[in-house]
Amino acid sequence: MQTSTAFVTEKELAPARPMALHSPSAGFARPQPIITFNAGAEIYAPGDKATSYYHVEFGAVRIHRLLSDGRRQVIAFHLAGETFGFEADRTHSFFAEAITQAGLRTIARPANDEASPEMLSLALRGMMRAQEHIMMIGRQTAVERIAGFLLDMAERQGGLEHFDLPMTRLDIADYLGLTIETVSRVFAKLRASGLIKLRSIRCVEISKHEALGSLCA
Amino acid sequence: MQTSTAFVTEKELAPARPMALHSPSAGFARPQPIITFNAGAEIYAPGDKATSYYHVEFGAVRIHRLLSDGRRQVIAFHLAGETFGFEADRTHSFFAEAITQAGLRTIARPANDEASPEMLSLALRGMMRAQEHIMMIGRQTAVERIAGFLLDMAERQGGLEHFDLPMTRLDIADYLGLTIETVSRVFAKLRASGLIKLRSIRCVEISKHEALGSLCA
DNA sequence: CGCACGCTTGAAGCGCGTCAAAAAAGGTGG
DNA sequence: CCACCTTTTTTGACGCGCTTCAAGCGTGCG
Repeated sequence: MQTSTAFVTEKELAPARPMALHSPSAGFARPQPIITFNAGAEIYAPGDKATSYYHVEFGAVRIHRLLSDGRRQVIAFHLAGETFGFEADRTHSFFAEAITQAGLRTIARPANDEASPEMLSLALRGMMRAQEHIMMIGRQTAVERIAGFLLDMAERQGGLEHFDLPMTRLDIADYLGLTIETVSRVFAKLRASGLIKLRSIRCVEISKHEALGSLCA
Repeated sequence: MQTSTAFVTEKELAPARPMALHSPSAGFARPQPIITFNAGAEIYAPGDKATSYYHVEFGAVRIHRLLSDGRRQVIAFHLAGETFGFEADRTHSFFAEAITQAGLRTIARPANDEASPEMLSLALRGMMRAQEHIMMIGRQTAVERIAGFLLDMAERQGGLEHFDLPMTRLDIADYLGLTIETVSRVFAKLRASGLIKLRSIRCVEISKHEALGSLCA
């Protein structure tokens, strides 16, 4: 798909903006059409006007930011059913990119930020997620971070015993504040201890949910 | 004061809850009285009902969380003029404690989370802060984190050339995902390079603002 | 088929943590 | 104001977890 290595600029990663327009499923309230993005396509970049929120209909999205020397931090992943794009200012300060092919529905952002309870709730939940993330990155070991990450992903995909990781090891590493090698090694270790199985390279099965949970401290 | 070491439980850290009640400065809109907390006093704890927000009138507050084995992560500091206590749920999931003696004014949280634009804005700003924090902890070195922290503190205290740190080195360490020793060593290094001066142990003067900024990557 | 990209694995190094001890800085009571 | 104790901070020596550097392996696609 695409590399996302530190030295590649974001524009190179983005084949094209919107890829296809599906007609809205129904109605007239304000059912925006679904916009489909290819894997690796940029949804917005720092500096872009933050005029709307996005609801993920299918696929997955990553939010990230770069330091001047190319170090990357993934702030969040957003899966189907989730909403993202909240900004305190009128302009974005992060990159949003489709990880896999993804379908998004935009939600217009009120001009004066007249607040609906749902918006507030979503913003608060986003803040809470970010705070859990801080805890994880600031004080947990590599194994703990990855155990927590896998359980989180499993839960967000419906709590099935197996699920697909839409993102690469590099994405995971940049999300957890680790390197790709460490992520790979920890996966290997968890597999060796029988806590998880890797049905394929992107398909994880959690064999011992309890044991994995107890690793999260 | 109090130790905040990993093995001390939070209740031991909290001498007393409210310390004194000042009468409201005036009016009837809904000017709640200022509640004063002693240094180290607990404002709320995980599990407490989240029935209000708090506006810091004076002093400083830390928000933190503990892992089961005592590792601590400070999520945020709140200085005079700032508002905290936002929660996605109806119950708190963090500790809030006064760092120095602190005066707080509570703001009632609407029962159904009827959202005002100010609330949304505060929540969004909180989310943004948390996301910057993730970036810092996830991808920056000890020196970069502390440089960034000092500049942030300077800015939040009015941008003067010198300012007081209300928190201990341990608080800073737990905020930045470091140890107290590393914080101390980096302070020493920055002082030795002439970027900062330590007027006293808690009073920092930024001698070379530019140079410090260039360390933040 | 073969290249490219993602992933794994190994070996070596370094930044930060850990452990230990001493030096400052605050209180507190006499 | 001083002696004494506690807490905070600093400093040093050493170790470990993760990163860095460097090959190799697998897999999908042109």
